[in-house]
Amino acid sequence: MMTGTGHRGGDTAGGASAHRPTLATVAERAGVSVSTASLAFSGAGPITPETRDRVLGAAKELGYTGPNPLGRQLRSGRSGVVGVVVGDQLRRAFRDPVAVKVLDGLVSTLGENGLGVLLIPGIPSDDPERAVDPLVESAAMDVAVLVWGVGTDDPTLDALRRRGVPVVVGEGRPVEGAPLVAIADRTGTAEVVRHLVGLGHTRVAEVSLPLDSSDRSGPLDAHRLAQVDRTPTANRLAGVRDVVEPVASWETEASLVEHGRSAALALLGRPGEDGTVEPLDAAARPTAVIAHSDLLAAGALLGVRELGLRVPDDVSVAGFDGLDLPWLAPDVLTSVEQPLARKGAELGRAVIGLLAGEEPGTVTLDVELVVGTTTGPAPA
Amino acid sequence: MMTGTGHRGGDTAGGASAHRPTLATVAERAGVSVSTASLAFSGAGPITPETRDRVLGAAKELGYTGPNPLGRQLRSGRSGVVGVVVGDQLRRAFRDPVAVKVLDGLVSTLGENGLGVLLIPGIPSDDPERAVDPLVESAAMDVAVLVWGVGTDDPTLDALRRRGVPVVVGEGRPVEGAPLVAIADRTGTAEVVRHLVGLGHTRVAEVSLPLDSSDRSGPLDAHRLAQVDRTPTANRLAGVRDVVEPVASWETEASLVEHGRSAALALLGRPGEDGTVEPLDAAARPTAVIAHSDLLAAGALLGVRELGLRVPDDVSVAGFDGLDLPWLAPDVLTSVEQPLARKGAELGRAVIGLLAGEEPGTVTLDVELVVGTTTGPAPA
DNA sequence: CCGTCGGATCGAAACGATTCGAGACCGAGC
DNA sequence: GCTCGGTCTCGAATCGTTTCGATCCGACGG
Repeated sequence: MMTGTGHRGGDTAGGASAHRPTLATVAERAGVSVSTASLAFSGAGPITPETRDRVLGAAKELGYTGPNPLGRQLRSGRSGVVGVVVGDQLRRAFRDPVAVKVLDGLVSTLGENGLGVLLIPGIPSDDPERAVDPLVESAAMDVAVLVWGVGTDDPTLDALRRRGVPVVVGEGRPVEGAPLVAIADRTGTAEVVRHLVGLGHTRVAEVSLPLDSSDRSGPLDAHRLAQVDRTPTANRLAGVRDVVEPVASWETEASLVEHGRSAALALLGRPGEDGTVEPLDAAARPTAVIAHSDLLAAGALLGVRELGLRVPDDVSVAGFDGLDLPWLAPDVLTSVEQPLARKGAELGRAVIGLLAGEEPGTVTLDVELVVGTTTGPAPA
Repeated sequence: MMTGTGHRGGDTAGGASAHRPTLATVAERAGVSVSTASLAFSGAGPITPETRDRVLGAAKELGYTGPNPLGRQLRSGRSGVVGVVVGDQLRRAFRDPVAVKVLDGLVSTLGENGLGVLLIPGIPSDDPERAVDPLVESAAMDVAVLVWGVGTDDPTLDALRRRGVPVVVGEGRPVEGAPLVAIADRTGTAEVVRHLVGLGHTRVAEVSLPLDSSDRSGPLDAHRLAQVDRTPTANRLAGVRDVVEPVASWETEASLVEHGRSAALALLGRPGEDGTVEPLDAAARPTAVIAHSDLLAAGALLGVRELGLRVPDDVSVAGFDGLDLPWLAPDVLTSVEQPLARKGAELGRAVIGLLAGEEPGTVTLDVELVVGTTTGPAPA
């Protein structure tokens, strides 16, 4: 396998201390002061090339690979770490390509500025009675990013503010003193619904994102509607109602394919004789389904197919996000495209800005209706 | 919105220093020494309840929320951070549910032990000429986890060893002095191929995982086969050949649905007249496709459908991973199920063990053949 | 030839906590 | 009354770096 030197590195020589060399060791070896040695590495401040080379040489001989980040961090008061609170359990958050794309943009932008991303579960993975993950309380981080829905009285947010960790919010309700990166949720949703109405649809059914963290699913009535405590959800619900009052609405527990499918079966079908589900009569059936996310829409599409209905002849389906979903072939989902990677990048920029002392502001990104093959004229 | 106190916290009183209180501040206020105050928080060492309460009270008055992690880290020499190197670009790594599930298990296990996960791109996101991400060189971490394929002369691995950061390897070739968590890749692959052969298939086509990081795709011949430099790939290639020599093999650039689809079109079809792809003649066509991953298999399945062929009547398709892919309905993929979350958990355990000074060992997890609806008898 | 200026180097003081050994205090036993 | 032992508290050292101000030196101008 030939991986070269052993595990510990070559301190087999007449090592004074068995431990890892420090800047002081290097300085001594090079015959300079610690401060000069520091200069040689950081490059801040004047230093003769010869001196620097001498220090770097001594470092190489000793196997010193650069200043210990811990010391540097204590001195500078910064850890170079940005905590990213992923809304829910990690598993579920990452099953959603939307989340992944945003995260990708975020990591890239932060990486370019030498910042690392520390993953923090929004809900403690171990102890369900605890309100927040222990990392929230005690991990070193310069800024925290809250993506995907800050509820009111969010315990994680509270803990972070108590600690004095600056916060950046994405896709959430505004938080005082924190930059916000949002998208034009409401108008975008309204636009796609207007597209459906323009095609002659009057009986529109809705598949909603989760209203809160309660894991509830089922029909969404006016009473429940008043309890919505998540921002993207609230905006999209409102966007739909800006144009039309849905004939039926279904609340899901998570934005995943399987939940979209169940919703479609519930909205467009009824239990059959032998335990199967059969479609409602055409006269009573909604002719269009607007889902709050593409994953939900994709599930709905599968559900519609499963009921033996044709898309878009019998039922039109539209989503939100603008994901590329090749496995829906031959269908291409009508959707509202949002710039996900850019959203991540803007979150990153907001973090950098905050660290640079800029005043927090709000960024709202535009979205665009993209018409696919899953929407068509309402059946006659 | 009523979020309560302002952003900075209430240091509007006659604040001596505008800055955040330290343990020294608290100690002074409580009338005890710094060391005693430390005891009050850490709980290590004897302390009278009254003294502790006095310290905690003072802390609350001053808005001190606990010891600064940076100071603690410098003293203890540990950062509480585990770097996780995700093989490729983040985007691609996270589009693979396999990666996500492993990561989820890992984060849970580490979280229970107070360790956080720092995301490190395996390939630098910004500067393509640079060999490793800057975080690899200078971020504080106690251990690094390399998941998904360590090549020979992996620059990231080299950099970590140079720094003296202990390493845990998952799904890779063994690394000296580093714990390894692997699965029974080869025997599992052999088992599913044996299943196909048992059904009478003799013309088996193979869709391979990437052989290295070159982003190549295309037919896989003996020459190229000798260049394989990734471990799960090497094992699965070998597992197939333990049972049968494939009539055709196709190398993909990533384990994603679209690449599986292209592979299937290339292996089972040929360019038609009007730019479309039409299936090969039944006599020449492979009757089974074994893909090295479920995502590739799913793509292959879509490709097969697209060619107008029936599964499993015309072509059987099998994968590896045991993912739940509801959108393939009504088909259920025949696959080899591997315990993904457990793999993550074992990686976490290895990290903990390493930090506790245990000797690194190897863990190999078992896999299980799960027969679905996508494999059947070879056509007569 | 002296004063001054600027660049390179050095010392020492943070940064904020943990930890070890020493000391203070108190009660009990002889 | 004195010593011993046990508990709690304190001082000081330490972790490894950065940075500020002082110092030292050679060179240049007057």
